[in-house]
Amino acid sequence: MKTKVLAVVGPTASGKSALAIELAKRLGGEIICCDSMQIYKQMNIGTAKPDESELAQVKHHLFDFADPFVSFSCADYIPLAQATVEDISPHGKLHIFCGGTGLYLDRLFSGADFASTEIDESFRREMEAFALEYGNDALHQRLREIDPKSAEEIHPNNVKRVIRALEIYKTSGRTKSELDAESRESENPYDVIQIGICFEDREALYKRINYRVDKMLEMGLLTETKALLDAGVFDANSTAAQAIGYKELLSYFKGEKPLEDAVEDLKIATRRYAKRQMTWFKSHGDVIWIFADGKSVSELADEAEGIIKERFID
RNA sequence: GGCGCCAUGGCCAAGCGGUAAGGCAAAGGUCUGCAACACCUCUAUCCCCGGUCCGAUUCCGGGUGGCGCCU
Repeated sequence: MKTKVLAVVGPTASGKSALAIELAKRLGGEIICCDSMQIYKQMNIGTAKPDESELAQVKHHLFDFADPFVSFSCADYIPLAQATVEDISPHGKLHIFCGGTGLYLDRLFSGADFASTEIDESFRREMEAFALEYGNDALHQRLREIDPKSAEEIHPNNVKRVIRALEIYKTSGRTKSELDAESRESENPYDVIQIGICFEDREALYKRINYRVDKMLEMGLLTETKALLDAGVFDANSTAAQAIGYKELLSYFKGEKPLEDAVEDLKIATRRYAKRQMTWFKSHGDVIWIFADGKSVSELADEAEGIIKERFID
């Protein structure tokens, strides 16, 4: 009998957190973060992390624990998430994953552990320099020689992923395609239902995004960004430094742009992110979509609860 | 009122006689190892009218609009 796991997915600012909390209250569940940025400490406003009162209503896991200076990846997330599910199980609670990082969920539900491979920063720098000097195709050719299958799947211009594939081979002695093939053999350890929030009217989502960014600014996003900047988070080549919400504001702090323009950049980056998420969730996993246009959280929860009770729990 | 400059896709912008670079945004997409990352695809007949020319976005004249300066 597999552990039952519910995942609330969807684009950023679609209202996942609110829905997850409402469902957790109704169904007796606990929330597990599957968001690559909300895991970090000191990044509260910009990542739209649940606030004090929300955290008080329902038990939340894997939020706000990682050091922004430390690189954190999907491979780090999987064992933590698995352990968290184990940890909750004895309480008989429903596990509710909530977050927008589709890759994390995808990997978690694929059931395979990552073979441990090292991160080799100097190798990355070396390969970047190689690509710069001899061209993307030359670098891609190197991958083609050791792992033609991965080379086939990764576009030559996608230097970052070409390097990662090379790095996997260098640090583990196995090719990425070999490891991928192995992991494909394992099955999902959980009994999963995924509920996705979407909008019939794209503009409605974009309005929510714009509104939320303005709200973040009111809540002190600039102060939070400045603190991270002063602490040197953005100097590090860390995952946290990639978070939307901060890096777009850097040009303002450097005096390169008026605040107004930096904020517009932030809104655009968020909208583009939402679009990518929709593309991802459309083609990964069996998501049951519910439309949120004009609905309140409780109306949305009614709908989601109905689906869950009908198809998932007895 | 006079003089000068400018007028290219939603925005920025190159071209300056042979039928429109590039960037951004938008849209669509890829992604099993940094994923709020990275990458791919993709969008115009050049303000209007007339003239010169085999041929004008490119030259000439006029108009309209904008910017600057002068009285």
